[in-house]
Amino acid sequence: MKNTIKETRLKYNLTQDELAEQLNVSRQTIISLEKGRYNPSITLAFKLSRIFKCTIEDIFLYEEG
Amino acid sequence: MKNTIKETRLKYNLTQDELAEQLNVSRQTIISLEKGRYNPSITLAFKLSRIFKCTIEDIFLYEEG
DNA sequence: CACCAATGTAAAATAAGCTTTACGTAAAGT
DNA sequence: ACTTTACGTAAAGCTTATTTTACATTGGTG
Repeated sequence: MKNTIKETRLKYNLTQDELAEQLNVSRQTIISLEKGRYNPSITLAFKLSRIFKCTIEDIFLYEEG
Repeated sequence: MKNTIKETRLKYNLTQDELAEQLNVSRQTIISLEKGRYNPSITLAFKLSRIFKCTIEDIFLYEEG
């Protein structure tokens, strides 16, 4: 699943460390998410949507298959 | 996190088995989700939103804390 | 060049989502 | 009574998300 985490994070001028801290996850988690290595829990997705002031659907692009 | 899976499933006249099949998960997963025993992956949340023709935010109510 | 901040990689460990199997219960139909 | 359908529980096991630690790389700045 594609996501816009990196772009949006940069729009907010946040480092990976800062975003990780706001989400209460490790920096590794941010890196792995930005790199698309895995998909987050819905809880993490919601936290991201709060910080980025948008919907989950704005951040994550789901394509079935 | 609260969700409206059970209510929405019933609105669509689906059994737990049928919903599980459409989502490609086990019936146990549906039961556990409806009972709020755990939160789904974002992938499963997206699949649900497709089947229920609504947004993830319509199905799941996230309250921070 | 040396230094520091930000990003990246890799591997091992833990937590959480999800499956599988097996059994229990209650309602509805025959 | 017996069967079927739908829902529920419990436990063991597998898979994937997330953490932790440690080290490498790149770019800017003194």
